[in-house]
Amino acid sequence: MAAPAGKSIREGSAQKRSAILLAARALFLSDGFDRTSMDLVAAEAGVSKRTVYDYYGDKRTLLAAVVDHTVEALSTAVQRAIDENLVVVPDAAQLEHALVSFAESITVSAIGSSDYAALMRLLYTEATNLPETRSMAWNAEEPEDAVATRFAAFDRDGLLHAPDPRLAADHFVALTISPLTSSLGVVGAEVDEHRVIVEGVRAFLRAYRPF
Amino acid sequence: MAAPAGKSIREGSAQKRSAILLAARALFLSDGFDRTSMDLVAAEAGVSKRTVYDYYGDKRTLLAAVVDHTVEALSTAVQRAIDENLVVVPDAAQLEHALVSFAESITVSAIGSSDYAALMRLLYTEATNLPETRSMAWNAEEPEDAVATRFAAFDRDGLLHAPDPRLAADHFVALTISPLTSSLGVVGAEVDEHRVIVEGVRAFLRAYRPF
DNA sequence: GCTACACTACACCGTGCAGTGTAGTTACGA
DNA sequence: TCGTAACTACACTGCACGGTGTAGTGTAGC
Repeated sequence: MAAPAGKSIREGSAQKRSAILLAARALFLSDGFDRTSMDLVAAEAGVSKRTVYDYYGDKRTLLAAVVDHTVEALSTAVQRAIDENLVVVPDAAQLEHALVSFAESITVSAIGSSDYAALMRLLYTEATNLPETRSMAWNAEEPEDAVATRFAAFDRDGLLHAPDPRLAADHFVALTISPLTSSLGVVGAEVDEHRVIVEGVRAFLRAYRPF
Repeated sequence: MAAPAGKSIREGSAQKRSAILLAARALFLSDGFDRTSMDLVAAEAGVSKRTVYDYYGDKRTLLAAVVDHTVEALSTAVQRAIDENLVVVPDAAQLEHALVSFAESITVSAIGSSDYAALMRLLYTEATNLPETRSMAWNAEEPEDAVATRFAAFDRDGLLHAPDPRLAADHFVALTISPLTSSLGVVGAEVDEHRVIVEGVRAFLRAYRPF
């Protein structure tokens, strides 16, 4: 499509790899692993089924690749949301607003259409289909640790009373993000995302405000 | 086995129905819907496959029955936990202990071996396999409403400051029960359930304690 | 033009599984 | 003792799907 301007070596290869991964991701997350056929993945990726098998050896390996990719995307999205919303902390008065922006940034951009929840389901349900190392290695630890690190800084600055930053991060996620990711995906849920986040942040601040 | 002492009419029938339901429940929750074969359900229930199909028409109907049964069991267990731990509220000093007992009662007895989490996964993942009415009708609303009703009473008694009892109930569940149900099921998770609940209750009380 | 390579199209195999049909066995009530 | 209903054992169908093998096509470098 676009003029390569560089070496065209292996470019088509990378494109196809990505197309397959994206198609598999969308299908696995929406329909589930078992109900997604490799024929459909190939068709959705605009690629022959044989190519799918040439790139990724079998279905389980493809799943592992999808999981890795999604976890990584989530992790970087969370980190960016932290950088954009929580690094410059003006004063206690604006902490609530900053936290709301942070939570909303994650729920809308990173998680998008409740990908996070779908991924969780996928991981727990399909845990037996993944090489053991992978299913325990990640466990969403990284994003929460990043939040915890930030909260530790808030504690030092007197904006938060969080002697156990990791626990505070867990509670923050539980109050703001988890309710959204778990309720979505069900028909007719129709929750007010903004209200959930605002009320979650307020409850969090009542519990973790210093003094 | 035991002497009937009454009419033996239809007893075998009810026994078999139950055996099938239990076997299906265990298998669906542990292995997932798609990966559970009807032959295995029949074998596990000690019943011929034909009988399974005579009792429940097809696999989806069996799933619906399992969901109904589990939701109902959960609902009654929550109600009983409320009755046993939260009806007699001595004073504010013992509220923390009462709430901890309540949360632990749910996580250990009702939810048992993280059945709740597995059910959730099952519901979200297999939502397309259920008649639409069922997947929206329940949505764990009933148990949370029961908790909300109790919290409203606490608010009237001055034990809690919960102007929106339902929101408080959501936050309570998010802080104490949800973390456990979602982290379990993964290998090597090994969380300290008691600590999670105690810390969750404390954070909740910091956020909802009056004055 | 030739070779090498990436890819497609397509046929194909084996298997597991939902669901059915049925003959035979057991138990029980009249 | 007979009839009936519940249940089992088992064979069987149809199908979807994971995975493979291969012949053929387009493309790029030499």
